[in-house]
Amino acid sequence: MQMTILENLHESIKQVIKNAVEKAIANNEIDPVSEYDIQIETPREKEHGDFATNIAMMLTKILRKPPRTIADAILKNMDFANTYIAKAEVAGAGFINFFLDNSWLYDVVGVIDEQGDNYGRINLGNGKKVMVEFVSANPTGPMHMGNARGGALGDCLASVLDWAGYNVTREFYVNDAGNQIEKFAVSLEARYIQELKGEDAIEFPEDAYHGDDIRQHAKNFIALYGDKYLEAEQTERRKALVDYALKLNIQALKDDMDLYRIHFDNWFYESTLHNSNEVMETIELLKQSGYTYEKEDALWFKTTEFGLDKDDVLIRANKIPTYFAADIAYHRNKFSVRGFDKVINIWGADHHGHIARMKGAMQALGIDPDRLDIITMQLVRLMRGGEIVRMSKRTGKSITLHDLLEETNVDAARFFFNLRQASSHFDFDLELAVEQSNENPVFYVQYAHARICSIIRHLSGEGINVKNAKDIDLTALVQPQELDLLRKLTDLTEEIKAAATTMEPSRLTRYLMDLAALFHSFYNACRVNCDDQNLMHARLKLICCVKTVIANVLNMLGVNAPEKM
RNA sequence: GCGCCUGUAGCUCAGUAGGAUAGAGCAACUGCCUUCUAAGCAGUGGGUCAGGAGUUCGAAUCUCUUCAGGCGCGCCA
Repeated sequence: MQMTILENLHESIKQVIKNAVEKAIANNEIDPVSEYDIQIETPREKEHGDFATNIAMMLTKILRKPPRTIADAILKNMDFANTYIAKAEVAGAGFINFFLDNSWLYDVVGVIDEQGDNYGRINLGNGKKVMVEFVSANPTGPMHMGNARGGALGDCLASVLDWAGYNVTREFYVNDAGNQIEKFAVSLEARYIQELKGEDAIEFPEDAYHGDDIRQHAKNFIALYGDKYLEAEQTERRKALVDYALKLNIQALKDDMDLYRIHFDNWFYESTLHNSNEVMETIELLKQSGYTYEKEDALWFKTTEFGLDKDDVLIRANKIPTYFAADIAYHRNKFSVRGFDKVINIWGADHHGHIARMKGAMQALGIDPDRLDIITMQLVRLMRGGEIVRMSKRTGKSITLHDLLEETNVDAARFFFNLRQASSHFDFDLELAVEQSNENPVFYVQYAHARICSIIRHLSGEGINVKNAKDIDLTALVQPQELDLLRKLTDLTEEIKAAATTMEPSRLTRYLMDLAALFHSFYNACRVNCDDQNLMHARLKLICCVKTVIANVLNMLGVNAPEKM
């Protein structure tokens, strides 16, 4: 894939600097330096030019001269021939600021014209196989607000990586085995018996699932099968109940994800790891690695070898493998069986304690732990009109993802959950979300898109259509609002690169809000439908480019780009 | 007790592989619709970057420390 406009520009400026440094050395104006890194940055203040370098400050330690002296010497030897650089000057502590001819900004229009729906794609990932595993909610009940945040985050991160040139797989891990399924069975059974024989017939275990959904499953089960399992063997009864309810719960997870516009490439069932014997195989490999030992009838993993406080059990004294053991097998499967180059997990912050031991387990298996990235997302604190709403599954009174999707709209929820970084604690106020007021910036961005569509419709009605970039004199665009927009459009590729590198899709919502703000300013300052035909076509093209970019990024976020509002 | 995350404007948050005068939205106040969508724009006020010390040309950003909040330290998942 070709270099982006900014990459090209940075390279050409670096070349100018490099040539100038070499010339300054040749002229004995500075002492020889062999290795140095040239950084190009964008100054915050416009008076400081379009780009700047801190090369003089970087060299000040090596050369033992004041930065401004070095900067002067470098500047004196600069040659701007065949570049966009109009002038450069030394400023501040020793920055060299570059002021460019505006013409470099027009290039982006041609690029967007050519790439259209794909403008913004870069080849950072080089087709590497990467998995993003997210949500992975327990199938024992409905999803909560944490899953809502994780879903929006994971899905958008996957999109960002896709746009950055990775080969991305979205996966949902279904914990359809193990202890919580046992607990699920016990819960269902107790409700089943209570429904048939009264509340006092059996005591409902304190640590079972108290949610109303369990009771509902029992009722529906009875409607289908009556009391025929009342006298059956306990194992048979529990199996029938779990088979029935689990299937429905998993389908509900799929339906809700569908509503939320999240489409997983794969739903991976924990049970397959047990059935295929991969769990035991993995444990065998860990034994061979020497990182295990037996104590009190259980098999332990030497987590302490990896700097942690205590070791962890892999196989309990009752010979049943732990969740940890299954999880290790799962991750081994991702890397060794399915060959992912890189795996990203999105976990709630309450699981952060497991990161080190999982990485340790990977190392024990000979898998480079750096190939596993775990994003810990701070949990969502649910508020309603400023009051905290508890979200425990046990009380059964939590607000579910499904409730959220019924109360608010998907665009708002997905955008809202990507406003903040994963590391930030997040208060989600239901009243605000439901209001869909201007508190939610998604409308601001969508409004910009709709406004552009409206202008295009108007002009189209007058028989004026968008021309190809090559047929337009873009130099008509000289207003600061126009130039700011062009610059922002050019920035998209860098923004995607940064979002992919830092694994923070929240950069995109911020980028969109900035872009929308620039457009709204432009809208108030410049009229597209003006008398100057040349200017009109240039502006029309400009807003079409803005529309394309807004739509592309909204598409990455899984948010609609409405033509009318 | 140990570990992880967080602390920036009244509120919600950006900015952290060190860079120039710390930004945005909301809230408050003042203006802007007989022409392309006012869910908009322009402007004003608002700061001990939690406190302290250190590293250096330069610290919101790095180190140490104190304080405050969240989370975790099961043969649970």
